[in-house]
Amino acid sequence: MFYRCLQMSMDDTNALIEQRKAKLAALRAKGIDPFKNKFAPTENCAEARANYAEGREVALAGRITAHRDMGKSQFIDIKDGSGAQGSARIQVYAQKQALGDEQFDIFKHLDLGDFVGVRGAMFTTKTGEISVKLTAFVILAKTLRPPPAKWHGLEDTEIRYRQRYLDLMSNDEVKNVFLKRSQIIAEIRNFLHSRGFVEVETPMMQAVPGGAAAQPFVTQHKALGCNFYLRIALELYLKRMLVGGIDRVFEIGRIFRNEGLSRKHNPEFTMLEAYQAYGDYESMMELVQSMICQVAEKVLGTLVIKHEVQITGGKIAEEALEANKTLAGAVKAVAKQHEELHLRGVEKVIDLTPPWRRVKYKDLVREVGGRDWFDVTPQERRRRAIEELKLAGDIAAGYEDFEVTGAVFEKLIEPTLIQPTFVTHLPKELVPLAKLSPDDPTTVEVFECCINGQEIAPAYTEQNDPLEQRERLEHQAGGEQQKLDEDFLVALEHGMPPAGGMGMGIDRLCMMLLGQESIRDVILFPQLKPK
RNA sequence: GGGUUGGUAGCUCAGUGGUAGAGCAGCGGCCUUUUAAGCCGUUGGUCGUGGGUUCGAGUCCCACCCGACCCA
Repeated sequence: MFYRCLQMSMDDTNALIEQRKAKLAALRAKGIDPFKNKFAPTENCAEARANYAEGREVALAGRITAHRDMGKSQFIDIKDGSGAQGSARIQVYAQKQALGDEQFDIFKHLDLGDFVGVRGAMFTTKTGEISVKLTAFVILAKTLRPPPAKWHGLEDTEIRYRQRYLDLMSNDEVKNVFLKRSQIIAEIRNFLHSRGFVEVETPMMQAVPGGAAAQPFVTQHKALGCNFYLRIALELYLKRMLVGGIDRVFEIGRIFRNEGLSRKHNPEFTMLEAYQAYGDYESMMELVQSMICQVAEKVLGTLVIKHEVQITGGKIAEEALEANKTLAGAVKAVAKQHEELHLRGVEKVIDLTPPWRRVKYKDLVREVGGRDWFDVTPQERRRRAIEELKLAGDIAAGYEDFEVTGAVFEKLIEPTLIQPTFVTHLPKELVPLAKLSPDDPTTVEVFECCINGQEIAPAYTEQNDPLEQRERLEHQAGGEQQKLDEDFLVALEHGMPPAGGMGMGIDRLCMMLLGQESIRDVILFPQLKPK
């Protein structure tokens, strides 16, 4: 038999690859093209299973995922991307008698990973497995490299991220996360379209990156001879749409922030922003809640989401617990909740059933920092945060008063907001693009929707007073005049209707909905250091 | 950037200063309804990279590369 040639010397770097190349050459030597242009299946594997009928002739195509050699009978499993779960397999049964010696010999030497097209009649084996009794087959694509392990799947995280195709090929649950992600985004579009929102596309390369406080990436334009920044937010261009008369507008797109990488941060990530003329932060609250609930129901079929918590948390829980010695019982509750959630193996359940809790930022801070937190001097607040709340490492010397309070919120409160919570009325210093609250002019009409201990969606009653806006942006820019988006301010001077606006980190939403604890597990190709 | 931890066969992993291993995959053989098929035989290694200690290093030390987790 021609496969004897495989026993030639295998002194190359990788014998497995050389063996497969030799098989490929052997096939070609027999006049077989192992890379077909086309094969027309009668149906996919899921359809074949669903429409099973004894003796029905089918033509199916897929990748070989298993091979069981019984001598004069051979079994392979082929798998394709069909069905609700995004993959379906079916067993193919080959008999020497039916195929003839030569075809049978070729079939026997197919490799795991090869793509084949098969024809035959459906039947059920003794053990009840739906199968195809092979009458003919063609090799559609030969693989030169062995696929990852049969039942362990691929576990090496680095290979999983760098060669995601291997991860998708061998881990169905990973594939499912990305199929679901696609459905989530599609459903968000559905929801917004049904409410009359128009999807637009605005520049990714901007001369002045605005709309958020973040470090941008820089790139060069040769012909224009100038630098552009990759956008850090969608906001300022979408508001120009409001000025132009698109009253309900949204964009879903990549934004880029030149910051560190972590379990929760990827330098490029996907953001949704939506603006609604004649709305305010309260209409955005309704929008966010309805949208997330509709997406969860359509994509997951439930409003209750379970997370298997794999990580052990440390510092925050410990320190909050320690702080409890000197602070009120409220802190104890916060710390305890946090500690419990971070025990290894604990299941975390997120219940999205509306209405979601609404609570003012200051009230939350008082729970942790003390009832009189906002009545004491800034010096006392700083002292408490550092000494009693043990936030020394999180509060830089130059922090302004509102940043000290911000650290308390970010480090001690936000991580405990597992159930959906609208945190409203943030200090005005934190949000320069929102309108002041008439009730408490030290705060603005905004909310941060926190779920799963992360900020998922901020929203504001948008600032539309051009003079007020200019002043706040100038203050934020801290004298760096060239960083002001003049054209945006001019647009506001042409008049922007009162509006509610919201943003939502799609990656974090996917983490929350799909039970993933790392952003790298909801981004197909997370940023890694080049090798 | 710091701490912890990992990198050994294609994959999943063991190896705790003394001859580099197992299971699966691969290759050869037996077996015509198997399914983590089974049985027999067998190939396969720059132990992340580079130094050092030692008679001897996958193992100990140093530096570096690439991940993971925590922190900044």
